Amino acid sequence: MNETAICPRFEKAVGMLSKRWVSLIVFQLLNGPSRFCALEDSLPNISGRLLSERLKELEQEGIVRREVYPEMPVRIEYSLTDKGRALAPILAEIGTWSSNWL
Amino acid sequence: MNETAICPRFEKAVGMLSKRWVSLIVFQLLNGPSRFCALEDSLPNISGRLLSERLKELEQEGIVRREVYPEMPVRIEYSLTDKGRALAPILAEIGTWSSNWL
DNA sequence: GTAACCTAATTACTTTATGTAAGTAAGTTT
DNA sequence: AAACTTACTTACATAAAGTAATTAGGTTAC
Repeated sequence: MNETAICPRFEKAVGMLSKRWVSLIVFQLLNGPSRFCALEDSLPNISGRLLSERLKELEQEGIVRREVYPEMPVRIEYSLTDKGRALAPILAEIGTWSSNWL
Repeated sequence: MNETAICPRFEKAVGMLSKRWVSLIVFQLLNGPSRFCALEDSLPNISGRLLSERLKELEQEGIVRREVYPEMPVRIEYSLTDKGRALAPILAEIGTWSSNWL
């Protein structure tokens, strides 16, 4: 096709990170495991509908882990896998850029 | 509100980079200035409509520069500003992550 | 014990974003 | 002058995201 074609893995990564809320959800989970409603509160304008959808997608990608603690009442915690924590340098670079240029 | 509120500049940066095509357009322009149709060809599934829209938005953000060369025929080139080139480390980290984890 | 409350969703509906395809304007080549 | 090229724009269809109400477990307050 053309000489400057983009690597499909890079393209996939960009596709994932370009989905709305994904970066911010990962950013919050870098602080440690979190419950659904805590994430909802820390991302002020996300709807429960999308938070639920995104967490499910991120779980399928192996970036987020969902754990159910059968306490009374039940507690469900979301946390990052190794693959998810490995996204930290990307978010750190976004932080650097934003403080230098925005 | 809550202790884990997100920095608004960081949030803005994430918002920009989360818009579809933005990262890939910047990635292509890191190779050097490019014309509209060359960008269109290097991003196989983008429509002219959105490429035009995104370039206009990126120009307004000061990330992309549009230059008209009044040759015969006229040539219009898009390139990155310093602010745009400063995004390179973010894209490099995405590349690293994607080759390690995808 | 029942009314109100909490968490983690799901469903129905509206609005916005994106995709597709055709059209336009200025100019070039055949 | 008919066909082609570049850099768009416009009109319309489809997909994604936002909003709000509802549900299913269970808890606490009275």
